[in-house]
Amino acid sequence: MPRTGAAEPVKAKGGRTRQNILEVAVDIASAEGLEGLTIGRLATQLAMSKSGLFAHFGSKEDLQLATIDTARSRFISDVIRPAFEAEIGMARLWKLCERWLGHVQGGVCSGGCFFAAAASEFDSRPGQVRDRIAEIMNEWLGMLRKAIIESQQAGQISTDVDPIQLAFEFNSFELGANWAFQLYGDQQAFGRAREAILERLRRHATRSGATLLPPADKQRRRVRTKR
Amino acid sequence: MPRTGAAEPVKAKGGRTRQNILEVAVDIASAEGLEGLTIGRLATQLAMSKSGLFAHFGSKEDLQLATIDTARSRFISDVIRPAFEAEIGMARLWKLCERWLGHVQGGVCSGGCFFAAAASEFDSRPGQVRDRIAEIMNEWLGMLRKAIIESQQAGQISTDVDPIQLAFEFNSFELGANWAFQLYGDQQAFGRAREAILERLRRHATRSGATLLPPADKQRRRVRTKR
DNA sequence: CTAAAAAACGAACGTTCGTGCTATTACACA
DNA sequence: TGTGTAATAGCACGAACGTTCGTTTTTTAG
Repeated sequence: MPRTGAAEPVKAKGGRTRQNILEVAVDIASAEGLEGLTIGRLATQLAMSKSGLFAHFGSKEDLQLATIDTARSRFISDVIRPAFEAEIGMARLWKLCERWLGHVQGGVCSGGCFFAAAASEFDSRPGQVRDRIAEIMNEWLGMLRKAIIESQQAGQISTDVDPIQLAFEFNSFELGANWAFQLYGDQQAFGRAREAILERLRRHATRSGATLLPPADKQRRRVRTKR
Repeated sequence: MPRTGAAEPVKAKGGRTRQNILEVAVDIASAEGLEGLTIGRLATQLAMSKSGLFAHFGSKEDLQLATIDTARSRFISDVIRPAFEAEIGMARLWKLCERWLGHVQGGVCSGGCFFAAAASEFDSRPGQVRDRIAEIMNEWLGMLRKAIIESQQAGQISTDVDPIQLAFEFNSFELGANWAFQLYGDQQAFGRAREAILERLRRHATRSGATLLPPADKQRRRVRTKR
């Protein structure tokens, strides 16, 4: 009878298996959605039995929550951490946006931005899952806002700018690029988002802030303007 | 007890029923997604039998496609048609964006923008449903682009502007507002999107174009929209 | 008023879902 | 090496899914 009541499977082999499961779960969920992430499907893909897999999680909701947090870790190490290697202020702000776009474009998750997909799947479905997703996306928005404010404090962005408004716009461009890429495979959308963000940053940058942005390459999708 | 209503020899009764079903289907689907739109659930809500309802559609996919087209009709009469009452050019362009935001904010569909939700649900699920959604969203994007180009031809927007880029940005703001509203109930997001769009229109407007835009009220933080 | 046609029904099918049991295997430590 | 426990498998369940089928009710037409 393996009926030890208060057990916390921490270190042993099960921990590794659990992590394996979750890595695959993130991929499936980002493509098929968190509800389409089926225990049977996950088990098949991992060559495990449903019940053997299920034992690692008390319920489907637990599996979903664990999957979300795994996706969050991936996002942190793929976007946040590299951006934080850049210096505080404009450089970091720009790198945050750039890494986000690269994160989606690079196809780390086959279904585009995990959280954008999960958010729209659960936005009208109350519960822990929805709350966690909202929390994480709020972390991200907050990080954008903070980076904007820090850029202002460093004298690199005009203080006339409302950080909340600017963060909203940047986040929108990122959602828009993700949307166009997912629905149409439109790679150019990332370029458009990048351009939109950069244009915005340049417009509000102080002289010292502007030097931290990549040089403006004028040859964008120009429609044959004779010069 | 089906009442025959007025002496209007419109359609066979089945046609009316079908339309009834689809109206409810749009509501459910916009909240629960097109896959969450379950035949049993739909039947329950309509006090019909599953099989009786199902007979109106050959398959679930047919039901989904019909639901999509019903949502499209709703969108056309709620957004497109009113915008086309405005004069061609800047006025119409602005009204298109404004009506879109109002359409979502007004909660015509309880789940926010039907197509934004459907797109992210089906974007990695090939088939007729996905194709139809992509087609409709492309109609919308094309309409935005066309309105921008017409504004340029009317001399109301600078011809330096790339219509594709601007349409991408406007669409992104709309997606961003929808996202914030759905996930956080953030009503202010619509104001932010409105402001972002207007700011761009003003920046690129010619003198004659600027007169067609609403006056800039500087107190943007104010909400106080008692209707 | 009646008979054909259309619409709606009820029950059942085969799947798949999440989730419990119980039995079996693999591994850590003696 | 033996043993206890953690990890996994096998099996079964009830519910919900889309779908089919034969029947009954309602609407329409002559």
